[in-house]
Amino acid sequence: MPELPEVETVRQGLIPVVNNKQITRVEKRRSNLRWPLPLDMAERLVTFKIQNIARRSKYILFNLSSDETLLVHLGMSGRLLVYKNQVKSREFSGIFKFNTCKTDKHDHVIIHLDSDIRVVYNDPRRFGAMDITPTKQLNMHKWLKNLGPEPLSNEFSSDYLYEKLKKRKSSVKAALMDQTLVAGLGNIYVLEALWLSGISPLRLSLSLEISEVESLAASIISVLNSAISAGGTSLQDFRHVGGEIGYFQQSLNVYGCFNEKCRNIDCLGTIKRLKQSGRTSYYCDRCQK
DNA sequence: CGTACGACCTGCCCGC
DNA sequence: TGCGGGCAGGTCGTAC
Repeated sequence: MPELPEVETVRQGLIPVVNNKQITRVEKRRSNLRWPLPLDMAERLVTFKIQNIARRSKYILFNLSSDETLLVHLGMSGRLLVYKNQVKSREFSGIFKFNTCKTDKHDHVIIHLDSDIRVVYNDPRRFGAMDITPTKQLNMHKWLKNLGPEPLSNEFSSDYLYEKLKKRKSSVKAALMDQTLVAGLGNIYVLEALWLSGISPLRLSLSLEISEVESLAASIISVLNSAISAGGTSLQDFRHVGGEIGYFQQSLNVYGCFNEKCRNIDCLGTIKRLKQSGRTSYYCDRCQK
């Protein structure tokens, strides 16, 4: 579910609430998510401060005063929600709206901070994951070490993308879904970027002209920045840390738009749907070539 | 090595 | 109303 813009939205929401707070208690309400949680997770978190929250691809990285980093992945249905004790409902604390105090059966990990704040990891499908690693070794962590460049960094360019795509035998859709090629894209934003650049998801990577890859790289950057500005896409599960939805779903042009008229103003096509390597693709077969 | 596919899990929606 | 099937934003292990 959460792709780069949703994870970035969560990170930005967490920063003002939890930065520089001390972890006072950790509740593991089950021993595993997708994989086992660290056995000694509580001991490695309690008493330390959250110094900084970063993001790499779809991972949220809590940098701790112990010189360790807590890595959190939201999987398909994971949320990080912030609660404040003794707040009745919908009260504001500064700029931040806190959730009220109910516990859900899918609240799997609860991190208590000072100032009566709780960060709750909720994940019905449990495809998410957490781990802790020394911050110095963060980039060698198995979840991060093979990731491609961040699409919003200077490492990502049309030249980089062209060099990578021309070596691939798969469709351009499958290539962009590969996190080792570029990190953080998922089904929604790959399809949106392909629509914006007029490229069919069925095109073979190696058939793309440099001019098309220039358009594609620009579309990727543009759609991600727009989605972050809108606070992400909330189809079903995604929520900000205060429970608010994101608004980018209103800006989706092809994802989920099966049988709708193409939104390209010059196009009379209709959005088609098909499966590509197990995932649903949406595209206009008239203006995406 | 690159690529394709099933598995992991729950909830929801649809058709019968 | 209830049940079975199919679907969902991701990633990994396995098989070719």
